[in-house]
Amino acid sequence: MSAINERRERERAQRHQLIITAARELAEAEGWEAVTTRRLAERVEYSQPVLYSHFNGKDAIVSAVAIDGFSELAAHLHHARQAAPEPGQALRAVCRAYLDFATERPALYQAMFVMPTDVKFASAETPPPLRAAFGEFVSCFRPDNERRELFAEVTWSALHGMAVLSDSGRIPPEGQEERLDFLVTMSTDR
Amino acid sequence: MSAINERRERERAQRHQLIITAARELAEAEGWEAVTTRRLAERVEYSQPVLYSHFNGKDAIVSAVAIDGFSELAAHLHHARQAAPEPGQALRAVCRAYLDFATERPALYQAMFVMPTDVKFASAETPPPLRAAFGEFVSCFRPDNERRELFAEVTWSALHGMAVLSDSGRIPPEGQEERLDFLVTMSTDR
DNA sequence: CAGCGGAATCTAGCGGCGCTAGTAATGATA
DNA sequence: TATCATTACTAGCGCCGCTAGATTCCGCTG
Repeated sequence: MSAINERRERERAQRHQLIITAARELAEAEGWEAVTTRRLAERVEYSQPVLYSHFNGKDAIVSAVAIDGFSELAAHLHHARQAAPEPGQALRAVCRAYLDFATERPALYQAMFVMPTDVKFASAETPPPLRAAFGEFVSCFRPDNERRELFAEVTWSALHGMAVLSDSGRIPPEGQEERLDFLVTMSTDR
Repeated sequence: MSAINERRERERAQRHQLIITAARELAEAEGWEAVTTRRLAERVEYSQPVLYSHFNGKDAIVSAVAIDGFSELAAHLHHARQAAPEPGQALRAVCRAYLDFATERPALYQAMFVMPTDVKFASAETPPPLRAAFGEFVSCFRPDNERRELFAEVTWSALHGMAVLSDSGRIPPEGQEERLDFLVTMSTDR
């Protein structure tokens, strides 16, 4: 491959990431309903069809944003778990970090966990960052616990429910702390 | 009011319900993305603008479908709780009924708990059927438990998380039974 | 019973959506 | 410099939610 083609490929990769970033920023600023292919194209200063030379369609762009988010979430949860004062507090720290993530980046969270997606969860082709994020939950339970994956699934489901119901105004946001407390207490002493 | 006007009002109310039912059937058959004002109008055999003489917009139609759903859910949960062999089994029965409802009518469930809505939750103007549905959860805990509303909120959140993550393919559906078991065990013995 | 007037309903169209066929510009090669 | 494949663009398709204005309907009055 010539140096010229390498440069082209580099530039193409940059533009690829530019589109993802622009989509995410637009969604975080005005919500996903404001992310149209026209507005996105204008924002990256290319014409609409360019988007389709990088992604199969709008859904693929959303998925790309989501995958970026998984890495961030995994790092966020990992940090929280490591920073926990003692092992018994790890679960509480990770759960709180999860809810913080969801409330501080609602649009990103939606792309990851609410919007229709082709991303494979709990399968062979699951993106590693997603596995890692789930692993942070699993690691909060003792290794000799043979049902820790199940524990992690239910804990995650509960947190997701809390996050999404609160974000859509279906449960009052001010109760989150108390609910979190209850959930963690319920899970830890067993 | 003349008899003629009464008849007109009656017919109008019938058409109102016809639109709601048609929207729900279409959504359950082909998903909400297939419910467009054009297709809906064709289905009820009226022109598009008629929809707007009954509802402020498409969102209002979705909300109307959701409110119908709340009544059904409340009845479903109430029946499950009453049919439980003993009080200790009430929570398990209600939780299972909730998950059944979500999996058997996914489109209706989405209108109620996922799609953007103007319906007021946990407020003064909350629709009575919605209050009743939530009350079924609360009633599963002992009356002297002063935190039973909190218990109910967290249980509901967890169930919602499980339902929605499973429906969108983010957790494997075949694990639901085991997860339900774990959740209920976790909640009941306290 | 004729025909008026307001209400109910429809036709037609606006701007915007995701997406794509076909054209024009670009730039490396011969 | 001429060629030609690649790249990016303009223009447009069929659909969306929604609405202005024309049209039809129908109970009421003279």
